[in-house]
Amino acid sequence: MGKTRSAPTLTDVAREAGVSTATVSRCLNTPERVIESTRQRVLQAVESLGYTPNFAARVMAAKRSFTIGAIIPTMDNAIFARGLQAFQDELRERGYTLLVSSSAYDPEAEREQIRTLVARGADGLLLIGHARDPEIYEYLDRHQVPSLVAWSYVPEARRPSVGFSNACAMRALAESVLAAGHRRIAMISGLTEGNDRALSRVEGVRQALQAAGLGEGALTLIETPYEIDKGAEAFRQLMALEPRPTVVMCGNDVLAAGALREAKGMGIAVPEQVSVTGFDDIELAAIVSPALTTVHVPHREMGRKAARELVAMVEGTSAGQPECISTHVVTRQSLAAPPDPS
Amino acid sequence: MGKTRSAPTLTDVAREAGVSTATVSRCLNTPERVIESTRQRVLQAVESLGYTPNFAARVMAAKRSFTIGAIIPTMDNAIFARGLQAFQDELRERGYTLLVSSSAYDPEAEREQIRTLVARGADGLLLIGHARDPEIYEYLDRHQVPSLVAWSYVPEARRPSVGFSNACAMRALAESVLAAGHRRIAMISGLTEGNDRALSRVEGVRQALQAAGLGEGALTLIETPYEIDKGAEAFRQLMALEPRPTVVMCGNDVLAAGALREAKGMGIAVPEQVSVTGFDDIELAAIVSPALTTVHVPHREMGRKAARELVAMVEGTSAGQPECISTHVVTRQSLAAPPDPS
DNA sequence: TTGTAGGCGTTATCAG
DNA sequence: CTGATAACGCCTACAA
Repeated sequence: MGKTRSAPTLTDVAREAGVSTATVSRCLNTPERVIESTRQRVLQAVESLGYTPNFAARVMAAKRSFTIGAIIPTMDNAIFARGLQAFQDELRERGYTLLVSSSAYDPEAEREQIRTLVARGADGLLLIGHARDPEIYEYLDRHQVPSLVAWSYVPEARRPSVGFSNACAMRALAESVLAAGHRRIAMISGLTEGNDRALSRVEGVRQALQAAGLGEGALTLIETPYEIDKGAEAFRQLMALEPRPTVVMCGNDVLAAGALREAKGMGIAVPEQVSVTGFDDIELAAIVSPALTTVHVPHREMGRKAARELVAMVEGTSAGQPECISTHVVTRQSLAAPPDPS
Repeated sequence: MGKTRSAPTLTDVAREAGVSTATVSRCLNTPERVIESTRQRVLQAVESLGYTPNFAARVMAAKRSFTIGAIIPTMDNAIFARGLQAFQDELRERGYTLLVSSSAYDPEAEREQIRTLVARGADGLLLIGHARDPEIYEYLDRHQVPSLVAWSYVPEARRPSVGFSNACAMRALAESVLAAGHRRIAMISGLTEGNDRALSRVEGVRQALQAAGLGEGALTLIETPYEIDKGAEAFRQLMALEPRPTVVMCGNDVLAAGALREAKGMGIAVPEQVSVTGFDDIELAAIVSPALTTVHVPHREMGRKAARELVAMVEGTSAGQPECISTHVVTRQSLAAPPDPS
């Protein structure tokens, strides 16, 4: 009574159950290797003491943490939320825990987070996109931590990836835009430096224009961070252009939402006066008005597949099999034919 | 050459630098306690070997991880994103790392995550809301892990909280609704079981009605998970009622966004035919049309203050000082006077 | 200022 | 099937 108990350890449980620590450990990790009666006794002791294994000790002894780390560029919007949730769900089913940190699109922060996660004993890492300092990959190699890239699919890259071709996806959308009759095209891209997804999306638009026989002059490009306000700001700039573009393709739905907001504020009708497109098809895309024509990315599927593949890599079952997830254009009200020039 | 190096340890660095492991450790943790020249040598060895301290070992030896854990109900929408980002920023400034898991609003999952985080050596925990099994608090006590509740302010609760009064905030909003002339009020609440924030919001509406001399009959209540589709569904049900409510107050902006979407789909004009309100004032609230009248919660401020307080608790500087963050009603287009009954 | 040595809580190897 | 016992990598008195 009155004695301050601190957290019980394996030793406490062993004493309570009248067995050795080894047996307790076995009861917890390989229950089938211990006889029913003793197991009962041990588990009861565990229960009554409220014992929880010390993770650090376990990691150190087992050299395995059943933990997967993920570094995503941002938690501020829903772009990564759905895919990550699926990733986590799948991991859990396989007995792994997910640790997430966000780098705020800062390569230096990402480097630090990677080190932190590795130091914490992560068995594997999920990274977003391929673009990063090679030194990071060497670091991961040295620590023998498998890593998988998602949200991007580049089969020839140094790391295996489970994702989609940002270029193809955006190209398909651009083709829809062209098919609708647009010829003066503007794009609000996310910052492309250190972001291969953003870069590929721009590339996709360029490819479509070129295939349609349009020159570089047909595209006006603005780069800005992936934020609603920035999208709004960029849209305003574009609308000041002469001649005004007839369509504004945005690097993602967040930028597009900003563009739509600004259009409304400026009294510009979408899609009657100007069309707008997004990318990702997050929930937001269907809620704004007009609803966004965008590229649908099967985030959940990607998340689940990435989890399965990464676990396989961690467990040595796979060397890292790249996988391409297919996307498709979702047509909604924000894209229509360009206004009659008359 | 060709030799597979595995991760270097303290010992490797010590050997490389020609000092003892203790000195290397000091260079990393208390650099001022080692002379300049040796420090140089050690840091150089650290650099050239690409050494990263093994976290598990460090935690075990120091019984301190400089890690704070947070369990949030969901990552699927932006409700917690902004506050958590601020929380993380503030922690980082103070030398702590944040580990996040989401419980998907499942108490059992939350319990497990808490244990996981504690077992991982979290120095402190951020929890959302007060409602949970007392056993969990005992567990935290036993492990001597300080915890702080956020997104809710209940000074008399067992745990210190940094947050706002959900009841007062919602009551203020309900008063605005009443002031606009509404008398047939519906509410789409989040699930209240195990969610004190949701419950308090309902309570806030009830208080306002009562203060206005309205009976229980004036309020129609539906509870549903915090998802856009659920909000839409609930809205549809409410619109089938006879007489139809003139305003639908939603438990948060996500539900409200769903309601607005459904209204549009049903051809019901907001706010002309029915008003809608939200809660939280996430970015979404200003983007949907009509823009949402809602309760603004200063998420960033709350996150930063929570971080400061929790760190103080961890470092023994504070016993846990509850703090109330003030909210205010933001008036936008979605709330107007009820339609003329004529 | 620096080195020595013990211990943190588990797992894993190897006997018994 | 169960029990000693040696790691695991680092921190921290304590001693020099």
